[in-house]
Amino acid sequence: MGKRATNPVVSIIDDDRSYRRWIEVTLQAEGFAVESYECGGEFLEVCPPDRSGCALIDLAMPGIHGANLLLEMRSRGFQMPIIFLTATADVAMTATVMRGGALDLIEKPCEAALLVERVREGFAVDCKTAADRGVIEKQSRRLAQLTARERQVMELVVGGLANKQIARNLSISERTVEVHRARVMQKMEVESFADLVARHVSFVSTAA
Amino acid sequence: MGKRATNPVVSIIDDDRSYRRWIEVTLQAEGFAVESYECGGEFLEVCPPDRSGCALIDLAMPGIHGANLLLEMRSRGFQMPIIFLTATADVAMTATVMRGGALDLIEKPCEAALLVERVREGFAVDCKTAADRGVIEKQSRRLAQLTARERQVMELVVGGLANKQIARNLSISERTVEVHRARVMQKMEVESFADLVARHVSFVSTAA
DNA sequence: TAGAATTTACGGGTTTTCCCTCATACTAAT
DNA sequence: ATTAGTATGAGGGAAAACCCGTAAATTCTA
Repeated sequence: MGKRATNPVVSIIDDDRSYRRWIEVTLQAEGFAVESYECGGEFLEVCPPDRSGCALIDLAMPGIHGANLLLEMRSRGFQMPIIFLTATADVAMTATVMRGGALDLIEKPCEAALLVERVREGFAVDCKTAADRGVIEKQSRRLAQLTARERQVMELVVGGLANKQIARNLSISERTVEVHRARVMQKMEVESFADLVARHVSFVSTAA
Repeated sequence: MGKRATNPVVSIIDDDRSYRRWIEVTLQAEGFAVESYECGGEFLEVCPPDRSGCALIDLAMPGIHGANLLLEMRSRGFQMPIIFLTATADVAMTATVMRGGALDLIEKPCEAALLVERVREGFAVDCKTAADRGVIEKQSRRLAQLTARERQVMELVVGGLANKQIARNLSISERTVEVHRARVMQKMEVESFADLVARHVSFVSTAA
């Protein structure tokens, strides 16, 4: 439970110092917080994967190529939206990174207005996914509090079985099921059976 | 009611007759059913929006431009994956159509193997969305059978309220709630309260 | 060995669901 | 006008499910 909600920031990854500077100035003028990196390696070392905001990445960089950086970021759990900014892209590369889940690819030089608009969109997307992740994580933490048996009982409870049936199913007494069930309700922080089922269903559907 | 599950087909929309022919041959050799259209207008007129499969669209066509065809298709409810095949795309156009939800954009001329692979992917994607839509539609049809009052009662039931509370909430007798509740269970084709909640939750989350 | 976790019995209480009969009222179709 | 369907209600009864406190045994683990 550290401060999970750090302020969103635009991570700029571009080896071209002067262009990077232009991006920083442009975005800061719009009130965005920015952080700059000269290459993908530096970014991966410094930036935590759960950073909120979005990334602005140059495609053609020494070291890790932008397209590979995207893949590496995803495999490391970075979920922030990624916007590519490049002067060297061709159609095939553009299609590739977009298929890889990039938010957009913008050609250099680009209008400040377009850049700002995309970053705004990136923040909006990140906001939604962050909210989703927050819900999932909270539920995960609750779930982690359950003992193995309690989890087992919960599965059957949300499956719609009555205490009596659960008892027979697990070959334990009805009273025991009641005890576990009560604990489950407590630990999952729900008031009603309906809430328990709803939480469970939305969790397994979004987390899967 | 009608036969909803027509066989998946690749809709080819390209004004270049000889290239179209090559696509047809290539895909038919792999066992795909194909249908060809000379322009977007013809396609929109002839093809029903719930057609399953995927679309192969040329970008630069007389009449409707490919990028606009994508937008028009989406606004008309076409949900099939769209693959662009073009010789005239630039980076900006590629990014635009990919942002618009295209599955991929491939440059002409292209390898037969790549084309087939993408079409296969398109079919796979369509399969999943079609399955989802099937579930949603079935639930919608069940929902449509409910009377206004029954729907109202159901909302409160899945909200976790007891019959007594629902009765007070709607200012009707408990007995009446019971009647409605029983009908809801029948019409929604669920056995248990848990199933009702689960169906409801997954419906509102996927249909929204 | 202390402490969770798991289990159970006993005994009791509350709540909910489910079903019954009987009855009224409105609408739509025949 | 009659019939069918829908919605609504009263009042009550029986079965089932659920909830809880107390006390205690067992097992496994830190």
